[in-house]
Amino acid sequence: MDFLQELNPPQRKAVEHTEGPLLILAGAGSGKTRVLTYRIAHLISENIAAPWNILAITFTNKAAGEMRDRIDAVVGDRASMIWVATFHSTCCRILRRDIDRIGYDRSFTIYDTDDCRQVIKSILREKGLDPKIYKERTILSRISSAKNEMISPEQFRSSAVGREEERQADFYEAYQTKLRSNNALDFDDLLVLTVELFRKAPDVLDEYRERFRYILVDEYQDTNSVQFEFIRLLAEKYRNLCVVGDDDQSIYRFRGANIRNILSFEQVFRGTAVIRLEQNYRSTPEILDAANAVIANNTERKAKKLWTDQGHGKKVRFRLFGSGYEEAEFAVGEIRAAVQTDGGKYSRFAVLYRTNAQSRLFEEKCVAANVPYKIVGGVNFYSRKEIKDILSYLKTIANGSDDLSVLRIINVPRRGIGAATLTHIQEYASEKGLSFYEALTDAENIPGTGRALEKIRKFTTMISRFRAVSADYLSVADLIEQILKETGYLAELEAEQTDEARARIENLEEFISKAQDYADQTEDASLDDFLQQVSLVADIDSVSEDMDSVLLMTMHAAKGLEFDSVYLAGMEENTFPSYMAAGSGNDSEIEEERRLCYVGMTRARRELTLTAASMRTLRGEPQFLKVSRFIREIPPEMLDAGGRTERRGNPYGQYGENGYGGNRYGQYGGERFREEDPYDRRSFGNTDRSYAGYDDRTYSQNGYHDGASSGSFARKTGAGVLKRSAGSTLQEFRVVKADRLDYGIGDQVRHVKFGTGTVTGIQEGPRDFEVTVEFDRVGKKKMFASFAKLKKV
DNA sequence: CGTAGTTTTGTTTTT
DNA sequence: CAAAACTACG
Repeated sequence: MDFLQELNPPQRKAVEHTEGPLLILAGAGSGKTRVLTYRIAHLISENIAAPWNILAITFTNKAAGEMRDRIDAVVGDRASMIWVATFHSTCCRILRRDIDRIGYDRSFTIYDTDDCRQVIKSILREKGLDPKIYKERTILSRISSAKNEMISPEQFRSSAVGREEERQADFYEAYQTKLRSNNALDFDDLLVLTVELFRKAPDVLDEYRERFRYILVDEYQDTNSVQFEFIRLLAEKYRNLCVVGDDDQSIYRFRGANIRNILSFEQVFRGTAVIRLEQNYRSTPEILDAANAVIANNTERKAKKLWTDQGHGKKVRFRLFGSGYEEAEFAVGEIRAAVQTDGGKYSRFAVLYRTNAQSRLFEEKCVAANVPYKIVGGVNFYSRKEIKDILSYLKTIANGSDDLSVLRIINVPRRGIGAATLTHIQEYASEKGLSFYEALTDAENIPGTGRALEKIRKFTTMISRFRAVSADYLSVADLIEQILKETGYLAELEAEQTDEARARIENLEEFISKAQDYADQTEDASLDDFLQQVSLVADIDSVSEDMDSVLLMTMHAAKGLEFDSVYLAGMEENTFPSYMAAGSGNDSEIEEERRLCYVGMTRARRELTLTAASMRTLRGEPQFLKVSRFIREIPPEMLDAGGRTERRGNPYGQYGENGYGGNRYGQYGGERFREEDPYDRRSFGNTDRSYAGYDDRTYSQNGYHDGASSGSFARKTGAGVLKRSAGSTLQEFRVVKADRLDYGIGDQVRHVKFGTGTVTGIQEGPRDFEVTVEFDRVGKKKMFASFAKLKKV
């Protein structure tokens, strides 16, 4: 084949080795996408495999689309028959067809992180636990890591040791039960349940094994254990599995990526051929050398030697600024000047940073300088409030068991259905084992919903009308429009007349047009399918080549992309490596940050500029930062540090005795603060919040691991801690106070949810009796008597 | 029951 | 400096 001529020997070998397991270790910029596409093209054009026998897993939908286009260019429109998708959308498609085999309904909903947080919150509320102590984020991340390791709630329970883990097991169980009763799946479930389906329904598995005889996995270093199991199950029979990865670019371990998947690949798939791609076609030797110098500091890696035969280019630059503001001004200013003088495109440039929060300054500067830009990431389009509201309507229409969505919209726009009514309905629902929506349709039987009844009626009739029309003839776009109109959602926004409301309306219009696009591009478009697509898109997916703007994004989001000129911003300790990693004292966390740095640097083709700020405003307070250790890991002779010298005896000393050339780096360094009285900063110590310990002596003597900086983000607990609300707001609305209670201290009582317990205290409040009960199952709880409806036993 | 105004608290990274 | 949570009032 012609295209084989375009490959170097190992690349060519990788393309032609079609039978049996193959592990390709592909360094950054070594042409792995080219290898993957040519490999698929080869399979098809040599009639080794039919297009529908090929499954290619990519990391993002965007990568999938690009790969399809490139294959298309080589083999023509047969490419459309190839299944190219992400792990998540692949699993979703499989589950849509057969999830009923493991007891779920095929019209399941997918919950995003936000939805999952709500679920945890409601569990905390039900268990009467203080959300201040039990953080949703931590609970969720534990659940997620369990799922990534395919540990079921039962397994988790049986291996739980100690109170803490027992409690975590409670959360996991309750969470999973709740998702299931809402007929909802979280992101991890998509993988976990597919594996479960494959295990429990061998016929289904076999069908897919027969279908996908040739499997390819890109970005293999970022797969986790469930993903590996999924692939293993599918590939076991024909063993034509080709994975491509680079251990140096593994940056998703925080989300369960398991590096052992690379290291043990050869054991699991015996007879694996290993091919290394070490020639880099992307970057200049200057960029490559600097990146290699940084990554060489990692100990956990397979040694490799990336090389290039490209001609020399410019040195990698480092610039230090007094503030993030100046840093942004510099980068944006340079980009603008370059485009104006050389007439290039803005899309040649990218600004990469560690956290999304850093985008703001660059955005401001771009606006000010009239530089077109696009921010990737941050708040996903589909997680904006107005979009989520409408999505919740759609989800309610598609899946009546999704309580979360119903709860979100039942009073949006305001229908005068209040918290008290909702609590009644929820109690009724859980008593009768109904979904929330089912309970709504049964509202006349629920005590205490008197005035709200009519409003609830109106709501349910509206939803069932939507259901009827959506089942009938209405496209998703039309359905959205009808929802906006009939609910009065649009009218409410229009009445607001604020910029914010106008922006929301614009977003909704964009949403409609996205729904329209979807209908145009999809053959058998349906509401279910639309919702699934929408919940699995990443922001990067919407970035296209043809827009001429500077891209602003995190280094994570930049994975797999390349640009002529890259600015890596925020090269400071505690920014990058992040405060979390730097403060953990954990080498492997630092190594992950270093790999991220390597990924960032190797995105650049011709020019790479590293920038840092010595001061940044974090959560409204100034923080003084040292230059990142990653800068130090680049030998000085490889760096263009700006040339100009700074005045000696820098009063801030952060760079001083590090051998760092506080005097060499940065033309702006410290400028901004020289006018201020350095002692001013002491006053920060007097505020209630503690302040990133600024103490130049400590810094310069102890280097990076000093206690002052690692403890610096801890907040002083002030008087606020003492304020604790007695119960949730829901309960406080209750005004009906019983005149006497038919139980007293020491009595055994029963509660609908908490079971039986002993009354340990009763306190008469202005509105109601506050009863303290020691429950057998859930421990001590305080509650209002009229609300709790305790029964003496 | 709804809302405006006040206080508290939070930071990685993402499918 | 925001967003979220809480409080107080109409």
